Parts: sequence; structure tokens; C-alpha cells
Amino acid sequence: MKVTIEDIACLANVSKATVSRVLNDRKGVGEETRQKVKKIIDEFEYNPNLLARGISTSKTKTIGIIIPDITNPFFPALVKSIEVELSAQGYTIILCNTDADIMREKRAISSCISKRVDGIIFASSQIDSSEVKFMLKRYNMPCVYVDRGSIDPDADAWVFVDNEYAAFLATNFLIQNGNRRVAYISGPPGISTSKERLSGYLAALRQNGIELDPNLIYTGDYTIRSGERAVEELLEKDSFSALFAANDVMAIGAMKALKKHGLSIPDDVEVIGFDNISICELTEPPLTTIEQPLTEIGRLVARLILDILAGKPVQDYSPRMQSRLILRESTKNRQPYGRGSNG
Amino acid sequence: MKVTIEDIACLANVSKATVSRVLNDRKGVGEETRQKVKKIIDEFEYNPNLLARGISTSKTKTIGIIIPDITNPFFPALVKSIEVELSAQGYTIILCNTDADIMREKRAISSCISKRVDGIIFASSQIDSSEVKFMLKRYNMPCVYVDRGSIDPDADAWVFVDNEYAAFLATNFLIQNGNRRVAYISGPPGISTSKERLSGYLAALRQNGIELDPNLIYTGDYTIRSGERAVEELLEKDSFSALFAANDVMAIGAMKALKKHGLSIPDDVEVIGFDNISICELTEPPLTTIEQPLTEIGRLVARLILDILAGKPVQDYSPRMQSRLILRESTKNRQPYGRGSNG
DNA sequence: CTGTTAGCGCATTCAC
DNA sequence: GTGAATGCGCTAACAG
Repeated sequence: MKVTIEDIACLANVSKATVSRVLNDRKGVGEETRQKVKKIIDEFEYNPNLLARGISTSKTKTIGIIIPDITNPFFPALVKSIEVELSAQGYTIILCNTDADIMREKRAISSCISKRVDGIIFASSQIDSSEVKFMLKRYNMPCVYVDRGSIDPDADAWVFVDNEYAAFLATNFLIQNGNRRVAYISGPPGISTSKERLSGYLAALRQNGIELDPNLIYTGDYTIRSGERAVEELLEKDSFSALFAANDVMAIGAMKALKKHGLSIPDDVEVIGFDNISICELTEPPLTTIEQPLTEIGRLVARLILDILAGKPVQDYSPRMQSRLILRESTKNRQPYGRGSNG
Repeated sequence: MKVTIEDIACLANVSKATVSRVLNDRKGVGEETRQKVKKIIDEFEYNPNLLARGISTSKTKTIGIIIPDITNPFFPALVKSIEVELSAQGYTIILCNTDADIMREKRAISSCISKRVDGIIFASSQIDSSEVKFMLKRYNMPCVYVDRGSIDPDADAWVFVDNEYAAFLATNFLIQNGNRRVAYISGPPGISTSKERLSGYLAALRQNGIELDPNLIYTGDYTIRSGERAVEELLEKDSFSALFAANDVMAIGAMKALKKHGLSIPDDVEVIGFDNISICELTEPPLTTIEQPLTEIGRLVARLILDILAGKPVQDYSPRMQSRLILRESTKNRQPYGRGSNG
């Protein structure tokens, strides 16, 4: 049933070594024999056993992608973009969901290690993941961090978005629009993106001489429900005329709740989200948000890992990707502002 | 750097065979030595090389998932559900996007074969994929088809939704609501789901004694844009008071276009989609749609492949999963109808 | 240009 | 209960 390199060798009247050479497009084979071997390979639809190759070359042509949840609309586009780039180079991906659970993250890593992937792309949910890093180093497994996780100076590479600046941009836009009371729905504490975006929010307040009102901050968990709950709670505590959510999913939940309370968007409350997932165009009203260049990020991440595998030096190239504000109808858009609005 | 079974054996003063036994929880090892070996394994964080194991057991504990596009909101939930079920059993998944391109499908299959996955889960875009089936058989690779593809009596198993009945349900609901002119946005020809859903639409017309008007049918490609274009074209050709789209994404595009033309939903046009992707609750108005039990489907698919791998007989168990109509505000909902409305 | 040989890391006989 | 030997399918180094 399974045909091996030996079978092909026999059928072609050559040695396994020769078959191996044509398989890997190496020189040192006469054109004639090369063709002969190729013909047999095609004829028998021979698929080399990559396990065996892997064990002997220590390369598997597969990359592990470890993310919290493919069901979070943020990730499919990222994964797709990575996969496209990688598969074009003959790589294959192993996908692991961790639900942002550190135990599952560790299991995913060791699973990838056991399968001897060539490298790992990791959207870690932990800010301090020294344990994981130790596992990685132990098997000296290349790893590029994406979207979130800790900024580790001795990590191979990371590609994050300029979360703080982006959050500043959004908040500042709302303030410049005349809103002195801007509510904020944060992501879960302990995730880097949450921290950074909160910093940006605070920076915008500070720069505009607005004092922080803790009643205006709600800590969610990046889900729709938490966006809804946020509005319920915020409305009870205090009034606000604008709302910035740390991701689109929560912003959408918030809009839902606001409408339920008879509040009109953007007239009563202006709303901005974060991510620019595809739904944003389709909500009512369409959601103003921060766009993350997902495709570009994915492509870059893929290239970084490939570069690392190719032995190219990539250290010191761990860019903050530039995000920008996409103006739609959930804000009043009185005044375009900053680099984000035109670019 | 890499620690092997031999290293562990040395350190524990036993043979590789013994280490292998405790690694695989096999009997025939004294409790004392077992503990000793386990300790060393933990201490050195030894990860067995699954390539080597795979080559010697012909089992890799990995499953290939081949789908058109993870970016299509339909698939993440399916993939997640499969992954949860599979990873609980120690399996890992390889994800391949094909863009519904037959060449890429074939490449994905042979990639999976080369990596010696234990089985494949395949959302094929082809109705006749005898070529692919031949590849599968050749390496006698277990494969369960999901969502779409051909109903092949000698396939290992398949799990599809009762597309025809579901489409009938939706169309009939619209007709019972008093709409004699129900437009239909079909999926691309050549995909089984498109064919089956079209059949359901036609069956509903027939049963209600309504003659088919070709002007009311538009063939889209499951994208937002095609939903918008559909409405533009349909409006030019003829009038209609209800619209059924073969997936939610097109339905949402259609709603967008209808609103742009000043038509109110559901007063001027009632709209029903298909899939119940998560956005449906959030559109304006929320979209009435057919729900596919994605989590359940994923779980079932995973179990089927596991059963096949375990040697359990699964033939003749290739169920049509029951879908149901979810009533929201894009339809007038005058009358609940059939099994779908209460389940 | 081509064949022979020796591993890669593990599971699996078969002896002891 | 444990160890030594063999083989899985392939690549790599060395001979010829």
C-alpha cells in the first residue's frame, strides 16, 4: 500500500541515494536517470515520508501557531495571512487554541516541540511567560510573538501594534469632539494589549487636562457580553457622552446595550472600537474603530520566522505596526485628527 | 541541547526499552524503576520525538483539516469545536486553506499524506472529487467529509446539514407569510450546498403552487459583495417582497444594499440568511436565519474520525444534521412554522 | 555521476 | 522485570 523510497529505487534500477537526490532537486544526477526516476515517482504517486525526512534532517517544514481562540474574529484573518505566506514556501501549520489559559499554552508548546515544528508563532496571553520562554530556549525553538505577550528583549522577534498610541488616538479624537466624559471598556488585566491600551486612554486624558474618573472605567474580557454588561454598569454609576472599547466585539455589545436603553449613537453617545473586524461596516451605525493591519502583520510574522529559520539576523527588527483610526458613523467626526485619519 | 530517550536511559541506569515502556504507560516495569525514570523525565523536561515515534508506529496523532477559508465566519466555530474534541484526545491539527481551488485542495491532501496525518477532515468544494478520493484510497487515509462535497457512498463518513430541507423551511416560511415573490441569492454553482439549498427553494415554490421566475434568482459566491450586487441586479429586473440568501454573509450584504435603496426591512422586504454566524444578532435589524449546529457538527466529525482510527465501524452513520429557523426581526414572523421554530 | 553505509530517535520483538 | 538487537524511511558522508 505505502510506497517507499526503496520501492522507487528498485523500480528505477538505481539506489535510494539517487532517488533522494532527485527528490530534493540536488545536482549530481545524470539528466537521463533523473527523468527516469521522476517518471516512476509520478507514475506511482510517491509521497515521501516527511516524518522520516524530518528525523534525519531535523527539519519538518511545519510551524506551530498558538492563539487564544480562532473563534475571536480577530484571529482568522491573521492566521489566514500567515498560512498563505507560509504555505507558499512549502510550510504547513499546526493550529492550537489555548483559551488564554496558561496550562493549555504550555501544553500547546510542548506538543509543538514534540512534533518538532521548525518554529512557533505565539499570541501569548501572559505578560510574564518566563516559564514558556524557558521551554522554548531549552529546545532552542525559534518563536515570534504576535499581537500580545511580553516585550522580551531577548525574544527572537515580536510584531505588535502600537496599542498605546492607537488608544491615545481614539480617546483624544473623542475628547477633541467635545466629550469631557469618555468611558472606557478595558480588556482583561494581565494581557499586554489591555495594559497598553489603557495607558493610551489615560495619556489622552492627561494631555487634555481631564481628571480620571474611575467610575468611567469598566474591565471587560473582550467578549460581547462584557460589552453589554459594561454599559449597564456604567450607566448606573455615572453619565458619559462617549465610549471607547478596547476591542470591537465589546464595542458592539456596548452599542447593543446603549440602543436598548434608548440612547442614540452617535447623538447621545459616540462609540469607538478597536480591531476593525469585518463586522464593523455592517453594524448600525457602522462602527468607528482602530484598524490593525492584520494581513500585513501576518505576512511580516511569517517572513520573520522564515528569516530566522534561514539564519538571517532579525534581531532589532521587532516593529510596532502602525494602526489608524477608521471614521464611520458611530462618531460625529467633527474633525479629522492626527496621522490616523488620512492614512 | 535535545535530550533523547537514550539520554534518559543512561541517566536512569536503565535501557531505552524500559524508558519507552514508562513513556507509553505499559506494564512490565517495576514500580520502583518506573518512578525513578519518571522523575528523570520530569527533571529534564524530556519531550519524546514524535517524528521518530511516528515513523516506528505509523501513527502521528495528528489530523489534517482542509477547508476553503478560515476567514469565512462559518469555519472558525467548526474548527474550534473539532480542535477542542481532538486535542482532548491528544491529537493535534494541521490546518489548510484551499480557497475552494481544486489544485490547492490536491496539494493540501498530498501535504497531509506526506506528513502522515492519521486522518483528514475535509470540507471539499468539489462535487465530484474522484481524483482526490483516489489519492486518499491510495494511502488508505481515513477521511470524513463535512459541510459540503459529494455524497460518496463509499466514503468513510460524512456529516452534512439537511440543506435542502432547511432551505425549504426558510422559503416556505416566507411564502406562508404572504410573499408570492421570494427572491433567492444562490451560492456558487458546483458546490453541493448551493445545489441542495436551491433545490429546497424550488421545492417550496412548487409545494405552494408558485411558478419559478428566473428573474428572482441571482447566483452569488458567498461573499458580502455578491450579496450587495445581487440586490442591485434583482431590483433592476423585477420586484420582490422577500429575499432568501444561501448564507448569512450574502444576506447581510443584501440588507446593506436594500437599506441604501431606502427599502425597510422587514416592512418592504423580508430577509432570511443561512448559517447563524454570530454577527446575525448584531445586524440592524437582527437577521432571521437558519442555524447550523456547528459545535455539534464539529464534535461529531471529530468523534467519527476517532472512531474510524480506533477501528470501530462507522459506515452507515453519516447523518444529516438538523438545522432550524431562528426567528429575528428581519422577517415579520407572523406565524411560526414547522419543527424549526420551536426547537 | 552513482552506490554503500551509517545513523536519526523511537517501539518492538525476543532473549535472559 | 529488564536489556540487546532490529527496523521504520529517509538523508548525508564517503567511496568508487
